[in-house]
Amino acid sequence: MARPKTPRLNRAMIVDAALELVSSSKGLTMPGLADKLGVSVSSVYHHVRNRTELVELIRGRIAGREFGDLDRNGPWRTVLATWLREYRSAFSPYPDLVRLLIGQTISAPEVLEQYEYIAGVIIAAGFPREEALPVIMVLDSFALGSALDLSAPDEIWAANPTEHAHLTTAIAAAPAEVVARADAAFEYGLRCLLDGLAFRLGETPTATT
Amino acid sequence: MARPKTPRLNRAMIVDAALELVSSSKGLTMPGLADKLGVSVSSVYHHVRNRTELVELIRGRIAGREFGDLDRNGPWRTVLATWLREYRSAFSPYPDLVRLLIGQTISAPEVLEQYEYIAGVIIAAGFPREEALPVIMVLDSFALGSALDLSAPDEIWAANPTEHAHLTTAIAAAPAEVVARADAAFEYGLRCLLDGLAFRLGETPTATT
DNA sequence: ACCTGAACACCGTTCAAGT
DNA sequence: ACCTGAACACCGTTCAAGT
Repeated sequence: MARPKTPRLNRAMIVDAALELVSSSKGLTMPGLADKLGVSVSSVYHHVRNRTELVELIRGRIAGREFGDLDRNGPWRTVLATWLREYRSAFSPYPDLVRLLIGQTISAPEVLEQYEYIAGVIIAAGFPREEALPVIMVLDSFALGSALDLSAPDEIWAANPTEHAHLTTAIAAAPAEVVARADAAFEYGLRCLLDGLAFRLGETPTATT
Repeated sequence: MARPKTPRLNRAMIVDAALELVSSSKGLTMPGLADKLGVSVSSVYHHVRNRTELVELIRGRIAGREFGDLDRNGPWRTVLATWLREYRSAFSPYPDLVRLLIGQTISAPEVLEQYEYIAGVIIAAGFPREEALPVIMVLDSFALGSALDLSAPDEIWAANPTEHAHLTTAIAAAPAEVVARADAAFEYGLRCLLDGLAFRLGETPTATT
């Protein structure tokens, strides 16, 4: 074989295949990826410097999608709520992706654009300059933590009804299925967080998200 | 050598050594751990079923510490704030520990006890049963996400002053050092979250944390 | 430039062998 | 029970060799 006249691999294809592997039973491995693409491992390395770079490409792909649908007008609460929802839901088809991305420093340029936009929204909303970064970081922490819940097992805590009475009550009163439970918690936290932020701005936290 | 009359290894020693390795340059590996303990790899496996179990033991150790200092009296805001602060600060000596723990399902019993206690506080505070789990999950997501910030690089975003004007402004107005920056964001988010929760309870969110 | 096969260092885990 | 040395399967990465 060796060098075919028309390349049989490109970065887009590689990222596609990698994304499919991330949440598969075997996870993302270079041999597994090569296999799925029908090439040899070393061939993949001709298009991607290393595994780290591959993960950054995946991050860019995900971030790009998310950013596309963002509505730039409207009140800050709505914009931030939309962004956070899309941020998180971008991960739902790939439950294990969050953990993969968390393990690694951000360098994808698409992500920078997003934060730039969000920073603008926050400043325009009236938050003082020193609070802008904290606000971003808090939203980020919350979205990331919430996205992690998507890949949690159905039974997060093996609570014992007699030893853990309160916890058992709490669990029984919430949806049993992971995604439904995570969704509910996310929406609940979103409202709390936005209410808290509105309160800091001196606004009445009654507005709808 | 073979079986010495007095064992030269036990679980506590192993967890100690493992904790030291987690945030070291080489990270936590079984060969590295054996090396640090001065024994062979297979020897470690005699005390710990596998790497997964080892990580669970580490989780238990950390959770145990944290829970010890919890003040059980006082208003719910204070109790939750204290818990969240200790939760997060338990990770600060081991910046990379969060990522290690996140990769794995919780099974350490010490952690269950904690959530049981927190569930009790939340219910006693007056939150309806259906909101108890969401509240716990939201606090959890936030604390976890915030703990992740502790291991972030000094320069999280390589923001370009001309292309990312708002982001640059935000970054310039915040502490430059990782830990100081993460601390500020955490305290800010903590207040927002508790304010938002107080608002849901019908309380005036003016109380000090 | 773009692909292959073979190789290397490293990791998690197991197992027969010793006391 | 508790330790060792050797082995296995697997992973990320490199490199000379081919067109």
